[in-house]
Amino acid sequence: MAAGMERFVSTFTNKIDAKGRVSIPAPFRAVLERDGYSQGSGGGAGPGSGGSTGGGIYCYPSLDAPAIDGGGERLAQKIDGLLRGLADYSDERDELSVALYGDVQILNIDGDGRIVLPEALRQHAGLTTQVTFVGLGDKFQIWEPGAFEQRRSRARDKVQEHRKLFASRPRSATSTDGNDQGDGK
Amino acid sequence: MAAGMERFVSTFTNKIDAKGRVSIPAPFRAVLERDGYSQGSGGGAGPGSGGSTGGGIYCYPSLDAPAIDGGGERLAQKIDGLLRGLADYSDERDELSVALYGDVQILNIDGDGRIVLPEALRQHAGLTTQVTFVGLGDKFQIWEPGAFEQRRSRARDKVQEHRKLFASRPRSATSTDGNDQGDGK
DNA sequence: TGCATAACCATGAAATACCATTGAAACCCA
DNA sequence: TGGGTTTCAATGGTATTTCATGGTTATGCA
Repeated sequence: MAAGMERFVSTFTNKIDAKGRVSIPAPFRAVLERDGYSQGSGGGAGPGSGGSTGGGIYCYPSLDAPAIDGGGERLAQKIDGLLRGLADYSDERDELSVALYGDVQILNIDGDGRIVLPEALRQHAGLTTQVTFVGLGDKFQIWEPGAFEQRRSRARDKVQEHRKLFASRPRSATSTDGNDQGDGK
Repeated sequence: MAAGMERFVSTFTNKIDAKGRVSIPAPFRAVLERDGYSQGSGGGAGPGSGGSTGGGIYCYPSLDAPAIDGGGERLAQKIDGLLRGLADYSDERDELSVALYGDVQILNIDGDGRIVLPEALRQHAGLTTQVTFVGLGDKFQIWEPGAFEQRRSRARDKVQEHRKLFASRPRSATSTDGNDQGDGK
């Protein structure tokens, strides 16, 4: 197997079908399975690697971007950790819980490695026909492809600035295309 | 079956029928079943998951919101624990006991996964024709949909504030996105 | 016996599991 | 190195199940 099944990396672009279904990129699926989502429903060999896909993923609208945040158990525990620090039955805790738990959706992965994106999430991210999965280590994000491109180029500019600040060495070509594996249809 | 059957998450909006009946969202039912019950009236096999749906849930008017708090065994034990911690100040404890236990109702779930909301509770939350179930981890709340929307947006603002607190920790440079919810540890 | 509550049954819509097809990339062998 | 083969992932469609909801009958209490 390929190395790096621990973290979500790279970007992939897939389609949303008429029913709101989207295939989770196979590498991400591998990370999710590894992250501790067993509940496997038998080891039936699916068309893809599929098989024991019985698990689900945690998704919620990104707090500061038109995107969806998603992840597995690890992400869920992170959220729990945030709340655990607050006193039980405090007013504050209830309020935070509403925002953190209330907007979370647990989407289960079907036998073919797909999830159904609920309307609320699709709307928050402005998703229509295609989505871009963006690996961010412990979690990933789901973007509208166009919106993500903008975001990405802006990020690059920032990186460039930093480079100029720190390293005065002028590099000619900084790998213009990185590692996008999305199919640009 | 959906993963994450340990905690109440997400929000669901259902109808109240002429008799005051409301369907408990199926995912919440799953959490309750896993959590254990109080009353085990002989429950017929429901059309849904079937099996032993005959449990009951703890409900009481929210102390600080126009909503109903609900949950299973875990919630009941948490209330107990809270009171035990106040043993020293018995005056306060008695008051809280009344506040917490006094209005608690044990509603049992019928064979179809529904409960009947007593008038007192409905009134406290201002419920009329529809209700919104809000997952808060160990418990859930029942809101009048409109009122909940207000509460939700307020909660989101609060989270934004907290995020800034967490994010102020100068960790590694987040290249693409500062959207980190503070690492758990 | 009248009223209120709880169990039971039925149904339409929506979610999900299942199956088939396509297309592309890796692989093998000449 | 090139052609052919095989494998796997993504996508489209269909069948089945689940779930929320409305109604009806049974049961308990005053």
